[in-house]
Amino acid sequence: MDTRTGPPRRGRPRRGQEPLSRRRIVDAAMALAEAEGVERLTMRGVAKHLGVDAMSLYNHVASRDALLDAITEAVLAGLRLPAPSGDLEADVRAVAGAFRSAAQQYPRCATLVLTRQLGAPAALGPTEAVLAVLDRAGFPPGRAVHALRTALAFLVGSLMREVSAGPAFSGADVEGAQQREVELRASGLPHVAAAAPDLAVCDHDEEFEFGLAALVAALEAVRG
Amino acid sequence: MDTRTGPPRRGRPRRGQEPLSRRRIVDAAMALAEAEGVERLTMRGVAKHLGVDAMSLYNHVASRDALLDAITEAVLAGLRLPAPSGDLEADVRAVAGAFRSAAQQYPRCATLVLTRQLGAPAALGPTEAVLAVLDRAGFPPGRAVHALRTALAFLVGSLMREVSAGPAFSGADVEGAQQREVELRASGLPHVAAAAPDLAVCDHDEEFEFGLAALVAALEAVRG
DNA sequence: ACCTGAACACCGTTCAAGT
DNA sequence: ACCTGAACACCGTTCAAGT
Repeated sequence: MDTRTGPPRRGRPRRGQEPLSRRRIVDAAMALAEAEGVERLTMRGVAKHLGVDAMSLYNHVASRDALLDAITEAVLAGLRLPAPSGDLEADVRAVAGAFRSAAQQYPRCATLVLTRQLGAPAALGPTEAVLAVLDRAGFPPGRAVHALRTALAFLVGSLMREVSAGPAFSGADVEGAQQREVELRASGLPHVAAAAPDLAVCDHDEEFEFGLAALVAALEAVRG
Repeated sequence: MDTRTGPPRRGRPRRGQEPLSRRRIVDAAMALAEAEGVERLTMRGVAKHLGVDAMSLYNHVASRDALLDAITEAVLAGLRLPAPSGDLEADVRAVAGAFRSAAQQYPRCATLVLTRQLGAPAALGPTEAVLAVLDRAGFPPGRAVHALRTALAFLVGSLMREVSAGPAFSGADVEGAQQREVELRASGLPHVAAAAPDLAVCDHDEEFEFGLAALVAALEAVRG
C-alpha cells in the first residue's frame, strides 16, 4: 500500500526535498482536481500526494475553501490576454479565445472559476483587459460595464456547458449520439423529436462560434 | 437539544404522521438547501428535519447525488412556460422571465440546475418550449438548436451571477458599494479605476434587461 | 517556524436485524 | 415493505506537542 501516484513519501520530509509551500500545494491540488474531480479533492489527498501530513497544509492555506480560491486565482492568472487592437470583433474573439483556452486546459478547475464569485481581486486583470477592448472600440464608460457583463454571461454559460459536458457530446461516441437521438425522438415532445438529430450532438467549436458571432453582432449594435 | 426547526421527532414515526416519501424528502431537502446552502445539505440533516433515521432516506433516494438530481428536477418542473405567440421578442422574454423567476424563488437550488448537466430528461420540457418559440418565429430546425444553445448560455451565465452574488450588489448595502469603489479605484488598473462607480454595483434587473435586449437582437439578426 | 499525531465532530453509505 | 442501529471508511479542522 505504498505504491501511489506521485511522490507519496511519508514521515519526515526527505532531506533535499523541495520544502512545502503554498505554490506546491496549489499545483498538486490542481493536478488532483483535474484527475479526480474537484468534489473529490481532499486535504488529506493533497497531503498524501505531497508526502506530507495533512495538517501541514494548514501552515500555508487557511482551509479547503481557501485552497479552492487559490486554484481559481491560479487559473485566472494563466489567462494570456492580448492587447486591444481597436477592432472590436478581433479583440472580443481574442479575449473569448483566451478564456476558452484556459477552460479547456483545466476543465475541472474551470468550473470553480465559473461558479465562484468572480468579484475577487483575481478577476480584476481580465476585467481590465475587457474594459480596455471596449474602451478602444468606442464604448462610453457606463455602457462598457453592461457590455462586459453581457459578454461574461455568455462566456460563463458557454464554457460551463463545454467543461461539464463529458466527451460524449464532442462528436466521438457515435453510438451514444444515436441512442440519444432515439430517446429524443421517443420523448413525445414534437419539437424535441423533430430536432432530435441536432440535439443529440453538440460540437463545442461550432456552438461557440455561433454564439460568439451573435455576441459580437449584439455588441456592435449597442456600441453607441 | 430537542428543540430544532421543523418537526424533529425522533425514534419511531408518530402514529398518524405523514409517511416518509420521496416527495417529502425532496421538499425538505430544498427547504434546507435554501436555508443553509447546498454544500451544507446533508443526508443526516434532512433525516433529522423529518424526524427519521438517516438510513430511511435510502428507501426513497439512491444517494445524496440522486437527491441533488431530484432537486434540480423539482426546480425545472416549477417553470411555468407560456405558449408561443409568434412574436420572437415577446416569447423569448417570456421564457427568459420564467427561468429567472424560478431562479429567484430558489436561488441556492438554482445553482444546481445551472451547474449540473441539463441534458437529463428533466430539461426536455423547457427545451421543447424554447424550440416551439423559435419554430413559431421562423427559425429553420438546425439554426433553432444553435439559437437555443446561445440563449441558454446567456441565461445560465446571467442567472449564475445573479444567484451567486450576495445581496451586497443589489443596490442595498451602500457603504459596501462605496468601499468597493475605493478599492477598485486603488487597483492601479486604469480602465477598472475609471469604471469604478459602475463596477462597484450591479443592478440585476438592469443587467438582465440589457443582456436580454442584446440577445433578442442577435436572435432576430440570425433568424434567417 | 514549520511539521506531526492524536483526537473531535462530523460525513455518506452498507448491512443485518427488526417490525 | 419500510425503518432502524451499529458499523465502516472516510472527511475538515483544532490543539498540544515535538523539532
